[in-house]
Amino acid sequence: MSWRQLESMAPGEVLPPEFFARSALQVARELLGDYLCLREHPHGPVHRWVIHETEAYTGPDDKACHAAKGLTPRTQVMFGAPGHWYIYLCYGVHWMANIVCERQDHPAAVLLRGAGHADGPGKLTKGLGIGKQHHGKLAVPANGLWIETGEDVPDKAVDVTPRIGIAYAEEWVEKPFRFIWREATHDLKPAKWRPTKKKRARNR
DNA sequence: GTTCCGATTGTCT
DNA sequence: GACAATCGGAACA
Repeated sequence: MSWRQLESMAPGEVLPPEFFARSALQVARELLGDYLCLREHPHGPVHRWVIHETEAYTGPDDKACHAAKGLTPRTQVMFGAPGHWYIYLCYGVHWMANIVCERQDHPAAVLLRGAGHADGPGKLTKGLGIGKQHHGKLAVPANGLWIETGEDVPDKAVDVTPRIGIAYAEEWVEKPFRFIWREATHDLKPAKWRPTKKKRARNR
C-alpha cells in the first residue's frame, strides 16, 4: 500500500515534506505518475509535467550518491530536512533536479530523470526552466517548484533498472534503483548507459 | 542502425 | 588539475 493510499490523498494535492521523509527508493517508485509543477511568477501559469522516470540515491553508504564523500557546501542540503530541492550542474552543462528524502542528517535524494515529453534529466530542467535558483528551496507552491499527486502507476507498468552514468560507483553500479513508467515513455527513446569518455580511455 | 566526441563549469583533491 | 547522476550532432556501418 502506498503512502498516498494510507493518507487517502486525492489527485492534484501538493505532496507535503512528510512524503519525502522516507527511503529514497520508496519515494522514487511512488513519484511515478505524480506531477512536477512549476510557476515562474506568483501570478503566472502553472506548468505540470507527469513524472515518468526517477532514480534513488539512498544515503552516505551509496557510492553513487554525492553525499558519500561527506558533507560539503554543495551537498549540505541533502543532509538537511526532506522535501527540499538539491540542484547541481552536471558536466558543466546540465542542471539536475533532485528532491531530498529520508531524515535530517541522513543524506538521500531522488533524481527526476523524465517528465512530460523530456526523456532525460538535463532536458527536464531545461524544458521546465529549473535551475540553481531553486537549489535549497522547500518544494512548495510558494517557492514556485513543487510536486502534486497524480495517478497511481501499477508495478506491472514499471521497469526497474540500474542507474545511469555512475560507472565509478563500484558495487553500487548494478543496484536496481532506477524506475521507469513504461507506458508513459514507450515513444521516447530510453536513456542509454554509456561509460564516460575518460573511463573508456582508462579501460583501453 | 550504432558509436564517438566535444561542450563547459562547479567542485573537490 | 581531474572529473562529472548529460546531450546532440557527426561519423561510420
